[in-house]
Amino acid sequence: MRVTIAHVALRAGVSKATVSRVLNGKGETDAATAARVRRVVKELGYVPSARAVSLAKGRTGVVGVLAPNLTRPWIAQVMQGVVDAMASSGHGLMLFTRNVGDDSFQRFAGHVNANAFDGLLVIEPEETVPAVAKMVSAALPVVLISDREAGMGMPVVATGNRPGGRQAAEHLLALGRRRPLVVGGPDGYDCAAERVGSFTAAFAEAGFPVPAHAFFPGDYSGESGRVAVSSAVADGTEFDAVFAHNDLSASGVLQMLGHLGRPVPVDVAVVGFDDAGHAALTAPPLTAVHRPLREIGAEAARMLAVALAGGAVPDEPVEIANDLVVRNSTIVPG
Amino acid sequence: MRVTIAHVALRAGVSKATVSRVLNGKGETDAATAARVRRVVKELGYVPSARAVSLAKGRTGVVGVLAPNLTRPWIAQVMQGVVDAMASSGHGLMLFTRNVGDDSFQRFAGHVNANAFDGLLVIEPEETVPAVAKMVSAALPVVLISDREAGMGMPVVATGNRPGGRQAAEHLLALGRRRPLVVGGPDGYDCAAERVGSFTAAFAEAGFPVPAHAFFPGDYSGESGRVAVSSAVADGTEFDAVFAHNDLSASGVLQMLGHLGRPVPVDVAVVGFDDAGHAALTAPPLTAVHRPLREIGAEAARMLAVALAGGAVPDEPVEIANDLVVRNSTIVPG
DNA sequence: GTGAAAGCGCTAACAA
DNA sequence: TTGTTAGCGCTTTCAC
Repeated sequence: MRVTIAHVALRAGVSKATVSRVLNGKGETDAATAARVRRVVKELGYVPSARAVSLAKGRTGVVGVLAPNLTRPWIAQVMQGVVDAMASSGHGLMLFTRNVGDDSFQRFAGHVNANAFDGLLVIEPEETVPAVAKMVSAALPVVLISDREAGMGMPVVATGNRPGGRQAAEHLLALGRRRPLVVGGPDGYDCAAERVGSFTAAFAEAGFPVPAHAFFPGDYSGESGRVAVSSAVADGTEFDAVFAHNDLSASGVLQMLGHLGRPVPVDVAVVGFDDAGHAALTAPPLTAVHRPLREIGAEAARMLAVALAGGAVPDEPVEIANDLVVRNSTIVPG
Repeated sequence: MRVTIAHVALRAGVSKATVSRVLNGKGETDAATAARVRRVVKELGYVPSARAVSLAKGRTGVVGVLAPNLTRPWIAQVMQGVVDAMASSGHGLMLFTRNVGDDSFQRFAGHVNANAFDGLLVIEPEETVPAVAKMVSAALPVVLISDREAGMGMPVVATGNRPGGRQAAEHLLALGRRRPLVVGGPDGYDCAAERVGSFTAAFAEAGFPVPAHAFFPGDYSGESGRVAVSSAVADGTEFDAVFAHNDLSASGVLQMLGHLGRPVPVDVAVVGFDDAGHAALTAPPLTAVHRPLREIGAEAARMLAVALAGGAVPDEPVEIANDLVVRNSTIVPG
């Protein structure tokens, strides 16, 4: 049978209460008694039952994390930051994704309602924000990782899409580019809309608004980058730059530009987004906006840990600066 | 205050035991009583406390998952499969990674010792296999996802590295290639060693052993692919193919071959491994071994669910067939 | 400083 | 079919 606190108490010749006190460092305990208890704990290999502790304390030491999925590379990066920070603050982490529709969210909500968590961390909640807000209370802190404005009063760490789009625009503007093509994301996906929106806003502010026909919706894929370039060329649209909302579509852009014999970066400068591993491996290597994703995840987790400890968290969205990694798709090598 | 089973019992005019019976479908209950209880449950919005249930039942409904990290794409894919399958079998999933050294494993072990899990799922346990084996018992089922032989009697789902290396070799052999360069992984990383090992074994069996000087250690990076090719050329090593142990290093190989003016696939055929998203976006598109990673994760999770339900799981490592995706880095287009 | 006792919220024997 | 009674293993008053 499993070793319980009763065994330890018996063997140490004290009450269960004393063992508990020693282990939790609460109340005064005689040094000798404490030492004896600790020795017995070690001898017996006693580890308090997480189940019993959480029932008695009313806290589980576990936070629920809801992510869109794990396969988008940026989310995996963020999650790694979350996992590391949660681990080092001593919390467990129950992971849920909502990639199989409404079911997944219901499952998450079920655990929340069953009081399985001390806190919640939701990555890119988007349309589920109201539902999340509803299940949260003072006793159940939550932190969001999101670029959407409407956090409904919940603490949020931004994901750098908006400033990133602007950085890309400023880079191209500084290089003298005036007529960018824009490869966007699928309708309804905020992250892409934010990147693209801030990009076009920056160009407009500089006096070079991006015309509607220079905008191509995409779907995160390389194919959408290829299609955008070939459509623009077929349409006779003139361009001296391309901003693609992610690395994959930027790769497609480079591929098609190469195929059509448009030299990069001399003729066309290309900027991608994410800088996720293979950006350096395109031909030519891709200039891309790089977001400190792990740090974003870690920061959110740390904020949640603070909230769990009863501390205060920022009212305003927390932004973590990202950087533009300049490679040869915008600057001639040498 | 939170609604408890006592509130429901009081309001429905029955005992707590009856409420429990109705909710868990155990024992016989009068249809009318059951209906009344259910109505009250709904009215009050009662959800049983996960903490109390797990203490009383002796089971948590949660499995512990230990992964190397989330940032390697293949692991993220596997994890997604695990998450989906676990969710649909109604289990929670506590995630741990061991990317910050021994600490992380200790943290995981701590939760295991605290009886926080009903079962364990360990991805690429490698050197931690003995430690994992030690904490497992009949009451704590475990499933490994690993290509290593030594599962120490624990059920295991293979990750397709060995058959994948062989598939790559057979493809190149069928194309008449006889002198492949091999870009391996870092020493001590089994997955790379397994891919490369089965590749070279297949070539040797076909009568074309790969000489030692055609083998280049790598580190998963594109740079290692570039270095391998330029070293081989500098050494005067002749080759008509390259097998890279992952897509990233294969991209580097393509890059350097292009840089050196060696046409692909006419002069050199290149095969990568993983087929993780950007393989189709290299120039030329990369032929790569594709492993059904989500399915691998899902299968392991299903096996664990079976074990949790008291069922039997296979003794032998479960292998899930992977496929070779042929693109233009080995076959001339058209 | 330490022990006894009363929970935390639920499930499971055992009676009735 | 249903209620009563013990737990599950720990924490936490409240006395002493």
